[in-house]
Amino acid sequence: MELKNAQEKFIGAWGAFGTQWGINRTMAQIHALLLISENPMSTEDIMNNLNISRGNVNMNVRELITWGIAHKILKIGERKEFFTAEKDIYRTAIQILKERRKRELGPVLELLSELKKTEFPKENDANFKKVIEDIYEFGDNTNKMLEKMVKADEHWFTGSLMKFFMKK
Amino acid sequence: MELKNAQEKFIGAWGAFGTQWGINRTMAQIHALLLISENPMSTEDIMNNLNISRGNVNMNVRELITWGIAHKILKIGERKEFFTAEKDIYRTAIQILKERRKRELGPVLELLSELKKTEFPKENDANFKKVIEDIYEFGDNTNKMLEKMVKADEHWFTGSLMKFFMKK
DNA sequence: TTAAACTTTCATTTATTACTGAAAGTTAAG
DNA sequence: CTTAACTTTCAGTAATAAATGAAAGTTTAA
Repeated sequence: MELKNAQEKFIGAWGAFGTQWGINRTMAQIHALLLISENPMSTEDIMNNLNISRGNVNMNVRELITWGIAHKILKIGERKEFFTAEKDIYRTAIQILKERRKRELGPVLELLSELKKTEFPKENDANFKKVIEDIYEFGDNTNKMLEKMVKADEHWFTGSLMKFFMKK
Repeated sequence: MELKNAQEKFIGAWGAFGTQWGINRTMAQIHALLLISENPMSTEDIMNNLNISRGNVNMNVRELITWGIAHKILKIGERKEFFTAEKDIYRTAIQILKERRKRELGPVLELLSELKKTEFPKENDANFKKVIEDIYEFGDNTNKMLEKMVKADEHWFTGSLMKFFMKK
């Protein structure tokens, strides 16, 4: 297998995996492409490489930047913008955790704490209350855990956490 | 807010959150409904409650069962099948981790180890190789970590892991 | 058996999400 | 300024994913 084949395989597979999570195929493919590219790429480079439209590249690159896993690079003497992916995989993972925590866990906890506050004086709501409280507690713990992870340094993951899991 | 409103709010929100992850709205709603229901529900109960078709209920309940977070209940003297959700939220979470590890992380590691093996004798592939190796290493660590989590007992999450995160 | 009670399947339809490409917007060099 | 080089937006279209419902399949009671 040539390098080019291997690269295409990686990009294709990354896109397919992305789909399985809530991430769109193209966004994942652009991410893969930027990861394995030696140099920052322009919108046109990406368009040509993945055979997709300008608008599509623009939207998805913007989204990758919002997620904090790709960056805009300005070269002196060039008007064009170039893009690059965060190459440190741990940072990338932490960044994704961070965003998902904010976007997904946050709203869930908000909803649950609102529902938790509600009183249902005359009704038999034992199970409902318990479910809400249990999920809230779990979410709250997860949230705290993620907060710690996100605040820790980049090599912490393989360091302390892995050691913790290796015990016994 | 009445109990019924609160319950509907919970079901609706759970469905919306599900969408954000790769889970379909209805599957998440059925899960929510089974979670807060005092008793096991039949296909018809679910159809009426969520206003969805028989086929839809059947497919999604089957999927929930495959994920190991809902169960089929047979009542003696009844031909109908009833369904219930795993009520222990920790077990539910562990179960989801377990499945995602198997379904998603597994294939990624397989691909990466295949790409890692490949040799590119005459080409400049330093970056590509490094990216693949880094992601593989990360995935492998994550995999091992999840394996430990999944094998641990159900109260471990709030126990040891939370204590670990509370240190310092 | 057979018939009623129930579950499953799947071709078709509907809803959702993603992509295109041209037009509008922006920036900077001449 | 004015124009060329570039970026962004977004209405329309295409692709994908999910839902319906009727028919086929299965089970059990009589």
